[in-house]
Amino acid sequence: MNPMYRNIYSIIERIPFGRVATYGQIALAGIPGHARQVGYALYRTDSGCGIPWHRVVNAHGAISRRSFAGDEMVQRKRLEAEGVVFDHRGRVCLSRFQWRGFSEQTEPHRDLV
DNA sequence: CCTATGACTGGTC
DNA sequence: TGACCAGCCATAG
Repeated sequence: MNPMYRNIYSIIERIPFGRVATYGQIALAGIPGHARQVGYALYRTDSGCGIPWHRVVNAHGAISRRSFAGDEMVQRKRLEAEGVVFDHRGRVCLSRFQWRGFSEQTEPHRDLV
């Protein structure tokens, strides 16, 4: 596995249970400007690799389209199992669930719900 | 080496 | 709010 992928995966592994992060956010934390590579790196993984890939969503809070449509449901189910709520349009409420611990010292607590 | 491809993003309209 | 567009750049073939 090449260094860039490992870097991306290590960052994704820092996303805590019940929170999500966007591709661009992950890119900023490791390889600025490479949001697409984050998606590409995840594309090269499999669901059993131990990486919390399901906690990564796009900038709209939605689950991005991918080759096998069924995977989108798998991701949504995994997130819901962690307490993440989707709105009627199938998007995560980023203001509540987005992880911001990459850049901030203080870990924001999940308010209300 | 060159081209196509992508689980993306931010700005514009 | 949503659709469209143009950058983005490492991989794979």
